[in-house]
Amino acid sequence: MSEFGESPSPDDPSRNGERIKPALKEIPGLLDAREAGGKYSKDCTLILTEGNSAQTLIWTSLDRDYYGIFALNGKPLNVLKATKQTLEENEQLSYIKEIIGLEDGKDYKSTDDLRYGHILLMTDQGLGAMTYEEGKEVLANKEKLLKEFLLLEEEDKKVIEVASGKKEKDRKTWMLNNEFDDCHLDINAKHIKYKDFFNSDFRQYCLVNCRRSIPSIVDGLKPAQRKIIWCSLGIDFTEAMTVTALAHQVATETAYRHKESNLYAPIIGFAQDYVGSNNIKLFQPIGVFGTRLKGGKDHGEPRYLNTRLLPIARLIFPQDDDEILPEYDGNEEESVEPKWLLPIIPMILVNGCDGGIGTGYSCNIPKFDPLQLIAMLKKKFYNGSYGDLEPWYKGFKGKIDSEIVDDQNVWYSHGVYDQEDDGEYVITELPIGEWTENYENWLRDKDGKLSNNVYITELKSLGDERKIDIRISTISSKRLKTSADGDDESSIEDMFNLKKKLDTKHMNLFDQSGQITYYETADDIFEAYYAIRLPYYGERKKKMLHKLDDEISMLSNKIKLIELVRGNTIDMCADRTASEREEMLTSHGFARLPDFKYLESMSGLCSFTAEALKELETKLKELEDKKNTLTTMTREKLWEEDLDALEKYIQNFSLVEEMGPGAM
DNA sequence: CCTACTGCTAC
DNA sequence: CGGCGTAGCAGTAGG
DNA sequence: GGATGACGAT
DNA sequence: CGTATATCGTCATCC
Repeated sequence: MSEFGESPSPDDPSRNGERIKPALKEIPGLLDAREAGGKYSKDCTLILTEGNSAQTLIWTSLDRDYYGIFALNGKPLNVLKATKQTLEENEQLSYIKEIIGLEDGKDYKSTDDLRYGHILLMTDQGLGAMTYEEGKEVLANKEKLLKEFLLLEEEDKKVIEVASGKKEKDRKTWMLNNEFDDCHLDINAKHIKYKDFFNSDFRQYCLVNCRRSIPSIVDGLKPAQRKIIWCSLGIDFTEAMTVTALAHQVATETAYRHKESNLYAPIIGFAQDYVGSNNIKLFQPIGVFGTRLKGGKDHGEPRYLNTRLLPIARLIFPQDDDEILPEYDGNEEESVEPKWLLPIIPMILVNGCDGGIGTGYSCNIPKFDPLQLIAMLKKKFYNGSYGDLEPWYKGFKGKIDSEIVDDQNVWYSHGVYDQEDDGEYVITELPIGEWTENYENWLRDKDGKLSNNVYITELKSLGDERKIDIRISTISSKRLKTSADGDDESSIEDMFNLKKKLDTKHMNLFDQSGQITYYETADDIFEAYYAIRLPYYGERKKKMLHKLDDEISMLSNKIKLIELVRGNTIDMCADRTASEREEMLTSHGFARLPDFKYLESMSGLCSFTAEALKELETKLKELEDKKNTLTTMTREKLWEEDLDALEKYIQNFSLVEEMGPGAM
């Protein structure tokens, strides 16, 4: 504490004026201004900081007679959407109310009766990362940085309602209205109108929030997920590593600007394989990665979990495409992930997306069978017809079907139940997204009463973390229909809550041009993906042909040189100046690639054996064959080869992969 | 003199 | 943002 | 009918 | 070894 020198202790009473309200020691984390609640309340400013480190920092350099500091923890409540109860229960807000002495139900005309006359929000994200010296420097200039928000006008209120109130529909159009794209706050302006702030910075924030929460149609990934995959594609995973270590590496190598612990969950998510998680898991789970008991929330601590990218990832994201991946916009200096990866199947349909919650838009997409997707792609290559996509979940034992509700196609997943001879019900599968523990708790919470006339007499849970096995004995006040009555299947299903809708009404994705786009059906997504992906096979082909051409050219020039040297047509060993030698090589028609270094650096030019030359000629022939084959190949054919490899892998090696690459 | 406790560090 | 328990170590207060 | 919780990146 | 707060959109479920 000595470095804070003469600063009097916060509760030093010596300078207190007459108090309106006593000092508030009981509020944790509050550093109260000495004059707050006293004669000079009006001149007091309460500074609200983001997090405690910022608080500690500015505490050292403020006049604490007139400045109080209170650290806000976490994100603030949106009071436009909160219910009365939520509002009242919000700790932060009640503390702030108490600190400034605001009383419920009182009509204030001025700030005279308050403990503080001003509130200052200190929102610079970097404050916590500064040294004390830097912090003092910033605070010394705080008047320059200070912005004052003007009083609310009608127009302001409207914009605020649209931007953060309960008007999601309006918010969608407001967000995508590019009239506002050029809106910027004047850095030097002292005063800010709320509407200007919302139309510029806040609208940008909304777009950013969508960008991080809504996947791309191209690779089905959100930025944090893409960073994880991209970075991992470059890691040699002969040894598995802990989730914490991987998160750290991803964060540093792809310039992830947030807490790296935020990466734990998506890494763990990639490695989960319980029913309802991944149709294709991309990472190997070594340790407790979570089960369907708790929908994966029962995973262990990231520092105890080990993982590695699975080989299937390279079949989905082939190495051959690495060079044609588009660069991330506007990041020349820093190493970051590409704009998107190019999976050979529409990964957004394989592993789906749930809980992609942005601002204005959200994204939910069910999962589909990779083998069906592969089959559809192949049919499409040859203009064959293919059926519609049907949701599919790996390992799911129940049925998935659709009904027409209000003219719209709605998909449902159904659990599985059976009735034994003695009348006992046996549940062996739950609908997609229903977790075992939740479900069993729900049953228990029924407190014996299942429906108006059915009562549970016994409830046994015999399953484990993979298997569902719930046995329920019942009695009913009415005679329940027997199977002879042609019993009403759906009512038993309803009674046990074994039917759940798959959300297909919010399939919003970023398209190739970066626009949030709504897709009505999974088949629309499939078609859109196809249209984007196919041209990239053309790109790949072009790139590969170029590389082959280069290799062929280099090799044939080398061979020619050897032949000329051996035939004594030219003498590479003779005493010549650099320009004389260059002239000689040029006159014999050698290609510059881009200069002659590749020829000059050839070792043993004069002592080449016939065998060695033969070897080079064979290699040249191979390259030329390869080129000829590639030249005749269509984009579809190239793609098909990738698909064949993946298909074979899924069919034959999935089991091996379950055991990890070590088992291969 | 022995015990119990404190403050610190590390896991 | 926080906690628990365990342990080792040195110093110290108290019976 | 209104409140609440779940989803996941932050 | 863990805990808490919150946003954001949408739906199902609860009281």
